[in-house]
Amino acid sequence: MKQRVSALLRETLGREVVLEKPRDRSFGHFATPIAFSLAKELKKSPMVIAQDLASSFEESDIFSSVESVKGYLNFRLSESFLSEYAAWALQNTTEFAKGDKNGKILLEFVSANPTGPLHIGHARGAVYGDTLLRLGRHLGYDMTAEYYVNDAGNQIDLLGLSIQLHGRENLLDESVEYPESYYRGEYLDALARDAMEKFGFEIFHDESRRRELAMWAKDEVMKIIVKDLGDTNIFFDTFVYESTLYEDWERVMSKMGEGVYEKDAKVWIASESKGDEKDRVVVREDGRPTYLAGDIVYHNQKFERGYDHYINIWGADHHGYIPRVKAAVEFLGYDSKKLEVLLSQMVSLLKDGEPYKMSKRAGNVILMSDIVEEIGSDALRFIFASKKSDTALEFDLAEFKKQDSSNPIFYIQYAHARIKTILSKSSLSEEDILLAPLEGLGENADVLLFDALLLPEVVEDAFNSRQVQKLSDYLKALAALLHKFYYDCRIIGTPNEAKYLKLLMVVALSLKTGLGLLGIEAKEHMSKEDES
RNA sequence: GGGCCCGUAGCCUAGCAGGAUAGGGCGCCGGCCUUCUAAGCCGGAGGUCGCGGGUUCGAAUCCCGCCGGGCCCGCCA
Repeated sequence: MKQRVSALLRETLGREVVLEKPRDRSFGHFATPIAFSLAKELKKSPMVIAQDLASSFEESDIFSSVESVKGYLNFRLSESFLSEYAAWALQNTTEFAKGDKNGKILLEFVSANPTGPLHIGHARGAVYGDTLLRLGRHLGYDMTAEYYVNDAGNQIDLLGLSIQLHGRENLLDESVEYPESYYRGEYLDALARDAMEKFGFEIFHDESRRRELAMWAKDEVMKIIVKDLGDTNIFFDTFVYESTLYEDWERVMSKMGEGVYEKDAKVWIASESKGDEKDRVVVREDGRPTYLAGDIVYHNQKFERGYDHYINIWGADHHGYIPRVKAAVEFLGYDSKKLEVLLSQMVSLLKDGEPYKMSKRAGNVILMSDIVEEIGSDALRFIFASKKSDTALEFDLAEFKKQDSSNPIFYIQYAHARIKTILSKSSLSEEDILLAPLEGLGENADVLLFDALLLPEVVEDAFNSRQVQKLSDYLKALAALLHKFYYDCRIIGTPNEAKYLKLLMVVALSLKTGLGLLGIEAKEHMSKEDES
């Protein structure tokens, strides 16, 4: 819709024009302050320019009116244009708001260590990534969702040892002491039980088999992680295991050429010359690679697989890590501008205004699965999709358990369910409804129709800006318009029944499509649950 | 000390490629069910857009400097 308008403006005015949505509906559907920027070069007042420009659109059948007001150019789309577009959308529901973008994008997200279940911070990155994935795919991009499994390094040994300690304590009744940095939590007891069944109790004392235990355990933990993600409608296409990457190390190192060097019996990357604070060690004195080494091989592998663009979603605490990975990418001979790192900030939780208590059972973290159990996947997804991912977020669980307008997810789903209910109560056939022309609707209905048809622009904007909250905000606003329309306007049994129902079908389509892009199911009907 | 993010009504926030009276929501106050689900709608009070400069016809938005908060600054991952 906006593209059509933009194209027409470009054609008529011979230049690219900024189009915005006017604050006040009475100004029309779209507006541009173009006359202000032209004022200087034409040496005329913005009012006069806007007047002149407005008159050059008189012929267009897309617009019903083009007016100049205080220097702004305000456009009002014609009913026939909106009506045609709406009819097309209802005939092609699965195509609505889809784009024709090209390009292969590799999106890496979550990538939490396979040493324990996901916590609430992981959940945010997971939801953010998955929402971008859905948006990008809807727009036509060929996107791959990838999880990088850090199954090498100290934390894996620590996982093995932690299970041994849990096994000794809980299953063998030995008294053990957990040093500060060991893994804790209920899942370890379960892993220890399974380990005893599989390997026998000797496994808890055999230091030489710790690695074997750990490699088994990380696969078990990954099963938990994959399940938690699946419960939130998040699915990955590929998993890349760090442990499989190192065989490629020699080749990758030589590929970096002068980007790496030896000093003090260690191998360093010359990242300082590429904007990092200092050079970094990639291989320690004892020959063990650092975490960065794995990431270098991994990113080399990513680029060798040949995508047009790469997006990584990292926890904000890793932001300092970006320059060194970008440096490595450049040493490898690739364009680091193709690698985009998005950050997902901290999450803190409240419950009824008090800080949410971390449970000992969970190992003093807030588990994603606990929160999903408490408020549901839909609410969790909506919360994380409602705020810029790179801003710290604090939210109160209680707010998302309420069943009224203070809970935005219920508010939106109620709007959708209301439409479905009213459609089912009408005696008109779908055919009758679809044949009705969307004309002469009146102001309220016109606003609703236009907003419902705005979804494509919102989707594209949300993806391009990587700000998924634009979609959730849009859905909230659209739901509000629907509720208002519903209240103001009697539908069934009026002469306008068919066209109003058609309008509502467009709104429902927009809500359902939008919710789907947020990974949330649009409910067909809602029944009030007992408050208990 | 350096880097990144943030500072908008009692609380949570939108807007931040400069543009028309700073939008919402929660909470608070007051209305609306013989009408398709009141899980809704309408109205009201509440703002020095952290502070100070600068750029501009125009700054919440851009630049500089402060103040305040969070995160990070490992040969951990």
